[in-house]
Amino acid sequence: MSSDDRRLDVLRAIVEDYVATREPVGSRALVERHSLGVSPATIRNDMAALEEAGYIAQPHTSAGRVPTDAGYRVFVDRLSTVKPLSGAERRAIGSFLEDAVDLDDVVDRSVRLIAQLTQQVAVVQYPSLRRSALRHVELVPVGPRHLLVVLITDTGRVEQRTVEAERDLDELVVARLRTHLNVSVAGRRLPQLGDALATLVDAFEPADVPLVRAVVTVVEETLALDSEERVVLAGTANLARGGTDFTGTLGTVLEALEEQVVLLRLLSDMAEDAVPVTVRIGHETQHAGLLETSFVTTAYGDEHGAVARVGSIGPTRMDYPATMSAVRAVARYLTRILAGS
Amino acid sequence: MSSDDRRLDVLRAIVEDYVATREPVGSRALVERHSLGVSPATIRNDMAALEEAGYIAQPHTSAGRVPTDAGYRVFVDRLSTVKPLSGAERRAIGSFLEDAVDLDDVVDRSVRLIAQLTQQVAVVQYPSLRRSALRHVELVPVGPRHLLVVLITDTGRVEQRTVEAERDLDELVVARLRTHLNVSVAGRRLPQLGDALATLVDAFEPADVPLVRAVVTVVEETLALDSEERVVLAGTANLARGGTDFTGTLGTVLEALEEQVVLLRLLSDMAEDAVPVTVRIGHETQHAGLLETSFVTTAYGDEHGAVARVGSIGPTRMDYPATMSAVRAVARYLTRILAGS
DNA sequence: GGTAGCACTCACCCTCTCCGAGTGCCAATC
DNA sequence: GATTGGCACTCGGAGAGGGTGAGTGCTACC
Repeated sequence: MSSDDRRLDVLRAIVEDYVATREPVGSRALVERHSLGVSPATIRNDMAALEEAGYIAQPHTSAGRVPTDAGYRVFVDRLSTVKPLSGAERRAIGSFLEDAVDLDDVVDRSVRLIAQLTQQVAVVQYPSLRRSALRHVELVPVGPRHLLVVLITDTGRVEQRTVEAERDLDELVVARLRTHLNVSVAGRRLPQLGDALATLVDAFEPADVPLVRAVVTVVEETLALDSEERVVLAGTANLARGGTDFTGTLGTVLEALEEQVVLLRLLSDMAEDAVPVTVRIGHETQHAGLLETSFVTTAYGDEHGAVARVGSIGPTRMDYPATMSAVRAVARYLTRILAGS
Repeated sequence: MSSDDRRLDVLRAIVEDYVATREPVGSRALVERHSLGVSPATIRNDMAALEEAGYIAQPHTSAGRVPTDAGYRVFVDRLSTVKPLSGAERRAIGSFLEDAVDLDDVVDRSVRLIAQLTQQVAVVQYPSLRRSALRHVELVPVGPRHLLVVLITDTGRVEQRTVEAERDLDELVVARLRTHLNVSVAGRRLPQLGDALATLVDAFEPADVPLVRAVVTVVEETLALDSEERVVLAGTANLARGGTDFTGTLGTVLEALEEQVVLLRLLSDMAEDAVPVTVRIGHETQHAGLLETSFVTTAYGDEHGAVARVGSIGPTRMDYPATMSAVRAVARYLTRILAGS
């Protein structure tokens, strides 16, 4: 074994011990807990090298070492081995998710499940409208001049908007519009929709054009709006439990989590990475409130491929292998269930 | 002024000072900050009486007094004066809420607004299905044997469920069922729906009855399910900010808040009280996790009357007058907007 | 390169003391 | 009878001081 290899072993040991104990780990404890076959003094030399390389740091002189974000990064990328779930756990996940009655329920159960499994904050992103296809458009008059537009996607998601008409609604026009819309949109995705919607106006009397145009605009806007992507959280209480993490920054973390925008940006950012499970560690989240947290996500989808992401947020000092495998397991079942229904 | 009156004055002063400073208040500080016209010694006698009556307590000997839950109760019921919002605040509330595009957005904006105004956790309950009327039922086939049932209420709320058929769906039967359902349900509330739905089965071929019955059941279940009531939260980060509140119980509070069931029970419980603004103080919440918090709620509704509740949760040591008026103001605008659209 | 020894550092814990805000009670006063 | 001034007492909290031990870096040695 080369000394480089041993250094990485030492790094792994430090991460594992620190995650387990939450306390800076010293050279003596390291040789005692792991059979490294060398003396503490040697470990100290290795530690000095690791510190030089920026993988570990000392909270203060004469304290043990703590992994840095860079150290966790190396651990995640090169040193960790997956921690598969037990068969019983897998079955429990499957059956719990299969009992869901609709999309909302599936999402709700998934997010609770991840929070439970990881004992951290769970995040589930609703299936993205842009990647799913429209199945049906429903128009419902609510009051003489207001029209409720309901969009239903093939993932079972429902979006709604209200349109205000310039004059009283004509039931016949609404019915024609409904029919036309459904012919135009059925099964199409956003990029293909533009032209179909544009020509739709031609089929109506000039007097009705404002209404038609308004409805079309609403449909387009709804489909285009990133902000309509939603994430659901669970397990925020897990942040406060266990105590010692997050000295005084818990408030900042909660603030960041309440900002859907922050989470959505992070999620879409992570979607770029071409890896099965994406991890953002500490400062890599690019958000001041999440400096002391890490974010583990993976994609789930339906038969057409990736649709959205699920993940878990916890302290940078988290059990990465366990979190990664829990997140991935739930995503798999989620994909299976969405494809099946 | 009778001595009883002064004692209540003292109680009010204690509550106000404690809320402002977060520190036990002593007799000397009291006479200095409030012009009570008597000496500290007199106040001490009054304090002894108030303590005897259970309205205040000492954290430890030789410390000042702190209001008990009972003390806050008296303060809220008899001693506090409403703190009206400024005209600018009112206008800000109104215009912020009026920009909402749909029901979800209205609810979302309301909850953020309350969190912002009270600097506490805000709670908004979605309009209750049981009290709102059905406006429309939409059936959408998703796959050969799956039918998506979408319910739309007159408050603009949308509920969805999937039904699995025993055999492939017949588009004509679905269309007839859609028509019949909409004739049966239009504008009716749950109690009146039962019979209409029951007789609906007679209008179909025996072979189609299972499907019809399944859909009817789903409609009934959806409307009947209490658990389908939903609450939305915002401002949980406010719990952690400011620091000194919640010694170590923050985790428990967050846990309680994550339990929709807990909040819904509390909300429905509070709906029983025949007062404009309901307050639950500390142990009155009947929940161990909320022992150190108070919950201020009020009803909002549409033109038909009360529909659901909005509120704010904060430490028992909160500014009750301010919280109550903020909650009430938002509820009023909410009512106006729901009635108007 | 690995190891043993050694001096040094420094957070943490424990104890002790001091301080002062605040109380309760009592006797004097209005 | 209510109010007040005076006074002894209590006790949490802040601060100082000292001991302890885990942990390090360095150097000489194998």
